Amino acid sequence: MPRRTPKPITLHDVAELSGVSYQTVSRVINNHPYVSKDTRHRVLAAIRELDYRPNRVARSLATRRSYTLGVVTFGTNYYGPSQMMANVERAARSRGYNLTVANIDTLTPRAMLDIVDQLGGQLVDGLVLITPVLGISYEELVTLCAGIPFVMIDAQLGARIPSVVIDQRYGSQLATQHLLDLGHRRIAEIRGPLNWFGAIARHESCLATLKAAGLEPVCQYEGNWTAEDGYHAAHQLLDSGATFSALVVGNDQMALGAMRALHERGIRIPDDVSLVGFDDIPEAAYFEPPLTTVRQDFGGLGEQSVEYLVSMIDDPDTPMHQRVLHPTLVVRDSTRTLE
Amino acid sequence: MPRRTPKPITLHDVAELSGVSYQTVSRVINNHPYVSKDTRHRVLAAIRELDYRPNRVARSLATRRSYTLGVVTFGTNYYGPSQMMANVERAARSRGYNLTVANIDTLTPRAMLDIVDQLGGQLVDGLVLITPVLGISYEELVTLCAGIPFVMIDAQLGARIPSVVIDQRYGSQLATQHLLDLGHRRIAEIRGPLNWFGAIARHESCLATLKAAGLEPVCQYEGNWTAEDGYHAAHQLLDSGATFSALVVGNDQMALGAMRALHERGIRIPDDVSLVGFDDIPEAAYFEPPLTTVRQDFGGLGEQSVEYLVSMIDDPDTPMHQRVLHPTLVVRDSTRTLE
DNA sequence: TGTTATTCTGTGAAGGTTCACAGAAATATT
DNA sequence: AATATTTCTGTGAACCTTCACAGAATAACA
Repeated sequence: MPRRTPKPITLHDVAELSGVSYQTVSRVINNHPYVSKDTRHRVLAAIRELDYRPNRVARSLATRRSYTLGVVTFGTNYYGPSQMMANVERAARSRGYNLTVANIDTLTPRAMLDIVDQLGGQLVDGLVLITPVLGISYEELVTLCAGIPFVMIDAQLGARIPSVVIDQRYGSQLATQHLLDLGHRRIAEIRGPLNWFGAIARHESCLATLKAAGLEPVCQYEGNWTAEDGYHAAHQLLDSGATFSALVVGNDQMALGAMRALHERGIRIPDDVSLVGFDDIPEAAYFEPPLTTVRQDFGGLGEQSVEYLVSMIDDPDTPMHQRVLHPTLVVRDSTRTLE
Repeated sequence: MPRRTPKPITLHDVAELSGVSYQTVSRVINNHPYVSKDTRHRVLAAIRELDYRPNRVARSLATRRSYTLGVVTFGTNYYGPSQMMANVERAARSRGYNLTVANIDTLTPRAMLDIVDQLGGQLVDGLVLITPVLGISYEELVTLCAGIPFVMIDAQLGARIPSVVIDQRYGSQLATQHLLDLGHRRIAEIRGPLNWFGAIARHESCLATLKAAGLEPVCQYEGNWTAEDGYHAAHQLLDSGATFSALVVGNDQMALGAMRALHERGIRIPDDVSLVGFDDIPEAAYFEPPLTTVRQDFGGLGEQSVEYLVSMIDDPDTPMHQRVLHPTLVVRDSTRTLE
């Protein structure tokens, strides 16, 4: 039965069929008390008979609540952001919120404004920003969001923005210290693009940890998070003539590429070079060899950010703060004691 | 400036400030002709001054169009579905549509109904279903969607559903035939879960291709798409005592796990065993060795499905059909001639 | 100059729901 | 039995737009 836009059924239709007023039907739908058992049954029967579904748009207009959250992502192709988004969706839905997503290719105020224009206008009750890169200041953000409450995931650690972050400094410190503890002294670094907060944090913390041991990286390369670039990075580092016994890599994909390059050069892991990654993607345990890396709790990130955002929506006086989660080191076979 | 829900600005406010009627303001916003240059300027100035943003919810109510598409996904954690979603988002946005996502954990009619209830009610103009698994029949789907036009991505090949699919049979045939062409005769298979359309197609086509050569798989294993399970699969196959010179694997992640297991057993790739994957994830080129696999055009899938869906929304008489895209074989170093 | 076509602007209604209020019916209290 | 309380139900307005229509102003034409 093609059901050719058959005049949408409204409260009034249900009301008429069940012989009550539209308001009573509304009460039934919203589970208000003060509706007698008898009429409630009649109304429910009518709803079923007509296959009535409340018009959520009209409801939003009346209540000024859309029960929809917006999420703005930058780079859904990366593992981190896409995981965060999946977890935000789960958390939102479990609270009765829908999620509308908008990916952004270049993080400029202009692009952000377009998105907010698109998502604003009562379409979303709040915004989750998964834009872990530099580009827009907090003040700009507040202006851009035009009064829509927002929470940023993976913002700059210490930033005065409503946000939920993973302490990547700590994570990177774990990784670097791990190598130091194994006796490594000549350590090289492949970092992520330094317009990413995470890359900065990991990089600076790596530096700081080395410095505390009186060291500095023997050489560095700035990659773009991909396996492809990690591959080039490692080749480049080796070509530079520097020698190193350990390699700190900004994420697991780049680590994979680097491992491939090292293999090509006949360098054994971990015998000749130890290597740590970052993220603990599910595949990392099956790299050759299994990768020592830093695990991030993306699930927690999603859950916490939605909880925070919803509390801001419910009560605009929710104090601004930054929630910090802590990563853990997962030691596998890509690192070993320097002999 | 905390901007404490400062009474939303409406058409009427703008109208008052610029000394015209609300209707004229509406015309300006919607770029209707027949509004004089002069008043248009006045109105635009007022809009800027008040920082007015049209209420999209009210607009939706009036136009009965939300310009939002819904996407129902099953398993965003998998590479395929998450890629499809990203591409659907891009395609939707480029057409001025927002995208609301709903992930589903168990593909039952019940769960689907909940989602449609959540997304229905004029909230979305159409639905993209990325639910590449068995569970709901076409008839059920039509009923469930309650008149909302929908397109299914990666449905069963040949299914009489509005859909856009990749011909995975063809892809799997390419992979299997490639191994046959290299002289392999003892071929094992690690397939995906057989409640996935793709897994079925790849599996059956693998079988058919072997059969055409007078062969059948020496042994098989049904995995769950993860590297972890691919790892177990390979160990299991080897433990079974069967010998094989080539391995057809249902996706790249499982291939990764399998490669790891083979390495552990001292089996060299491709010297001792050739191996093909499926998907061509970006990392596949950096596996050890780089993986021969089948590339799927997820971008095309997203683009085509949105185009199709939008045309259904604009014209309900759009004929139902299934668009089929074709994958390609990417030969790398994990396969070689049998000596 | 008068008539017709074109451009511009405003009014009333509708879209489907919820909120605020008030009236009616049932129940409890004195 | 009369009153106060609670439970139940209905009416009008509001949420903010767009659509359909019609009236006013301007331009084009004879």
